[in-house]
Amino acid sequence: MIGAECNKEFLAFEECNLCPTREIALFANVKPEDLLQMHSPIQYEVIEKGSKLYEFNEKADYIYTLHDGALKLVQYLPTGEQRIVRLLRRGDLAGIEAVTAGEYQHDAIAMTKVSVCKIPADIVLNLSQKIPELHANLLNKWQHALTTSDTWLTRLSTGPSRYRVIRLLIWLSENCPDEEFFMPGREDIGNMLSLTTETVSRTIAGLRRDGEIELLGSDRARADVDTLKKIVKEPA
Amino acid sequence: MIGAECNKEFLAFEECNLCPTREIALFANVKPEDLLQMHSPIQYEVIEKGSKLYEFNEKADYIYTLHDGALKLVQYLPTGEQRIVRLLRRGDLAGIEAVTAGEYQHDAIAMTKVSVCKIPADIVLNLSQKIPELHANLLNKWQHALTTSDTWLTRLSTGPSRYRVIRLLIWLSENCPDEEFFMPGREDIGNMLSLTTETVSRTIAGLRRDGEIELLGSDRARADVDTLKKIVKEPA
DNA sequence: CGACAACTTGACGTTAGTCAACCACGGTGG
DNA sequence: CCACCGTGGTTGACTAACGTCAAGTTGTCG
Repeated sequence: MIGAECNKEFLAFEECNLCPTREIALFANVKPEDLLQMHSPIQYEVIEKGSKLYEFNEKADYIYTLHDGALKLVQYLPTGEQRIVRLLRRGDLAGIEAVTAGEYQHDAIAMTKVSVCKIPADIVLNLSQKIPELHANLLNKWQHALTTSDTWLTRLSTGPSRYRVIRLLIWLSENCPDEEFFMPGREDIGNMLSLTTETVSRTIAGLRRDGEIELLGSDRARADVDTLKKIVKEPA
Repeated sequence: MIGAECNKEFLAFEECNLCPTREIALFANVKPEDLLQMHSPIQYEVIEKGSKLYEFNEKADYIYTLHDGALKLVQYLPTGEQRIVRLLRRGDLAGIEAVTAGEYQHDAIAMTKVSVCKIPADIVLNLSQKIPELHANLLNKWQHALTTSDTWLTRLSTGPSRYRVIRLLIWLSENCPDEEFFMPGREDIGNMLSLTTETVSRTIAGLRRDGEIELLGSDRARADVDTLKKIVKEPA
């Protein structure tokens, strides 16, 4: 949830100091006085479930920090299939490529109601050359995205369907309290694991029969992560 | 092939000016006078096929620019399988994570004889804060790695084996003249596409029967890329 | 020339994809 | 308030694709 201070359309930069997401986001560790170097407002936006934050090949002028909700980055094959290449959550950056590339590389689609801060890319690029902390943060975010990609390649794209689904559930439940976590629709899960919706549905039904997971509403699930990790032989 | 000027164990920094890989590597666009800011030698190394440049979890002190050859970045699953998450070639950086993380994230294994320049990571980090060109290059390399990861997720990890193999061949033949390109062993191909060696072998045999590709020696192949692209419906 | 590794091929089993029907839920409008 | 519809999820029967196990074959390098 987002603090009330941030809950307006425009923020003066000083208000970033109060942002509850700041500690984990792009401007973490950046000294308040350095934040003042920014002279244009940061825009705060709320995106409804299912709508696009930006599109593939669109001119990339903004970077977004995700405050709340879940966002998928989607790519399409010439054969028509789609693949979800990343899934972003609180504290993650969407559209980092705005700093280096001219166009966005994916469709960014909200999987839930999503709130973001919209930061002009040129500002980030300029400031990152002046503020070492920001420079480091940017590199860290980039590295983090790469690590996640590697994880998806090794853990979510190999092995039998049961393992893939379980590894996704483990990944989804990271940083979630109460063993309870967001679970996307079957089709989206399929597009992350390259499985069909039917296979995903059957696999989840199987896990449910075996008592490994519990469904809560259409969007959420609960599971004992350590048990799941044992199944796929991860160290707890 | 590497120019004779670089063919010694240590290089003074001034000699980087003469490096034939410089234009496409980390120090592209960096002004010669800025290169002089570096005061410790860059080490030039040659790695034999099959040996490791660095290991997973090893302390990450150096970044490597690849001059020649092919290098695979490998990750392992707790179940024992391995997955090749990236394949580096001339101009690519190995071990960029040295700038941000403490340890290397993969095993880096030479698939051919490989030559690299070994650059202390702290130097790169420091200079990247002083030299805007280097800063930009670093971000670009990082972005490039991410884009490649995305490609691998969408193009090399989905669809039937025939499509995956063809998409890999297309990717391998990029930037190669004469429609002739490096083709890794069947097992390595399998570990990039998450297929078994047998399936890869059968698929390649099939492509050969259909006249789509031609094998040259154990390591190389030739193919008409446009024909391949048509099969997987890529725009030429 | 021999030994070993990499590659190939075949027969067979298993898994996931396909096609199709059906169910459950939430929202809409009569 | 309830009938209706649409979407997303489930289930079943069948099929195609890939994995597995087990021989062979080729190639390479000392």
